[in-house]
Amino acid sequence: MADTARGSSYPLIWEVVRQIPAGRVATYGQVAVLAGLPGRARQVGYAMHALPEGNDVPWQRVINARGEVSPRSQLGDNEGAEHYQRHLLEAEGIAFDERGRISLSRYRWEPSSDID
DNA sequence: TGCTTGACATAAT
DNA sequence: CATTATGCCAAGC
Repeated sequence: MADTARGSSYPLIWEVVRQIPAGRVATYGQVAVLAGLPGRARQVGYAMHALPEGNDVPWQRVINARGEVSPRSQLGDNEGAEHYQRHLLEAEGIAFDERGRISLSRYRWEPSSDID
């Protein structure tokens, strides 16, 4: 579609995240570009915040450029969420280091290399 | 309608 | 690779 996808790009972002294969992770910037929103990584984060519960979007596979799971800012339930994401990612086959970080150089998803 | 905050990225140090 | 500073855009108030 040639439309600029403006208005609500959330469905588009969710669609991109949904295409992330298991055992692989993508950064917000990566998803942003794939969703057609170059430089709008923050909007991707907002889309995750607006995610419905009955969705098929593995948002836990979406991490920041540091290789860490989204700490959800300074919220109080961040610890539980981080541990939960870590558990899910480990189940996918992702390896975490002692600092709870992922080796992006190893698990970064390449859409051109794996079309699922 | 205008300012502040924000599931971030990139460049520089 | 970690931390600090700056920028982008949208949602919330």
